[in-house]
Amino acid sequence: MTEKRAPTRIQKKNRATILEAALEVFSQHGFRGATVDQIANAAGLSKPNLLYYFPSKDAIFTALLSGLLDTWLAPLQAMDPNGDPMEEILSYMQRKLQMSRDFPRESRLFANEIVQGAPRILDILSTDLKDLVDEKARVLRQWMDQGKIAPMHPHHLLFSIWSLTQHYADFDAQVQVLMDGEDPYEAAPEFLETLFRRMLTP
Amino acid sequence: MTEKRAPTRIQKKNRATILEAALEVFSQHGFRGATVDQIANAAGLSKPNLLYYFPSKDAIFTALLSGLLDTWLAPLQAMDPNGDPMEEILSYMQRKLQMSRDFPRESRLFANEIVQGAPRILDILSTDLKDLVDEKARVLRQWMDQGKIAPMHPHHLLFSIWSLTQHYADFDAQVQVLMDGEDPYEAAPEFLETLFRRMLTP
DNA sequence: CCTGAGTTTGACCGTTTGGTCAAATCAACA
DNA sequence: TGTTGATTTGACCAAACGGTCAAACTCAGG
Repeated sequence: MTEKRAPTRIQKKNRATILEAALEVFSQHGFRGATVDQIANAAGLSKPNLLYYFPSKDAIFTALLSGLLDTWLAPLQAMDPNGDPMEEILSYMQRKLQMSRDFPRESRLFANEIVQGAPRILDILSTDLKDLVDEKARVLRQWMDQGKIAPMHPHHLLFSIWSLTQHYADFDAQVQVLMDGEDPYEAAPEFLETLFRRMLTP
Repeated sequence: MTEKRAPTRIQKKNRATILEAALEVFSQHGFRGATVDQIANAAGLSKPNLLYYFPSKDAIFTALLSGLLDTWLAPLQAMDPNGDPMEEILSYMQRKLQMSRDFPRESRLFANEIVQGAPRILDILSTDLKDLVDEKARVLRQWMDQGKIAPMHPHHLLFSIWSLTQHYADFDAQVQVLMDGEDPYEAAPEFLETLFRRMLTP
């Protein structure tokens, strides 16, 4: 029997602080580009102290990812097969857009990893995400067969939602420069609403 | 006067080999994640030999980027203000899609850098790219004012073209997993053609 | 106040990294 | 063929890296 001690008050606080710092650093520099010292500094801890709470850099990254996965997949999970097709898709898209606005670091964390071939999360993608996507792709196909939305490749439809919304978080540096600092999220909701409404109308 | 010697046959060949290897490695791991040794190996050279042709890792990266910039911006450059608006935008989009298919490493190279805040290319983005984008945004706005295409935010229109096309290259790892290895470029051209035609029709 | 578990740290280790250098080798041309 | 500049390399260096460890410190419960 492996002994599991209940986490103390300090453990709870420090683990949370470390994961917050890790999100900040990993999302900005990627796994390889981030250093344990950077994370420790961002968390206000010494390196050995940080490694007292997580055994390795890998462990921090893994803990961070698995803690984020549910939150990250929640919007797609929430797409209701029994709801109104057009409204379900549009509100899924708007939720994704809001996540780009409110959680850009989480978006960049995944972006960084996937652009580099997803070496550390390929198994998660090909199990959890794949199952969810296949399930929702079937729902989309049904809606198309019923003539509720225009027929198209379901996977490409999902990709288009992801790319259009996450672009504002993942490529924020470029967006900021090209828009003279104007807030992209001012026009984006209406722009994407119109785009998808036109795209999905049968 | 700084003496500039004409590059020898060997210099030409090795510089090209190194830049090709650098593209392979940088696009896969990002600047920080790539090592000089990796690039040297990929180029079939020893590390000191590689550093005989480029003074530093930074110099390789810079040379690679500046050599790629023109190619990368060419499709947008080619969008003709005097052409038919709908066809110009659609063929620009298709060219971008083909570049994702044919030059995914170049796409990921830029993606990696921008996701991490574009620390090494922010000046290029805010000068060369910004000027080009502003110019083409004016063209798009004219077309909208003339009623040739539906009115919308020009910058967001450009972002949508970029994100939708580059997604297939930048997030290829994810796309491959979710499509069971089915070639995404089979359906993508028609999918995006339809999408943008609906989106742009006045 | 005492005690023991929980927490923190400075010093340290082996490896990897970007980069240097003198010496060796090669290639071209007179 | 000899000579000179171009090319290549093994050995090396300092800094940065992920991680370890024993010792010191802190804190809650008795």
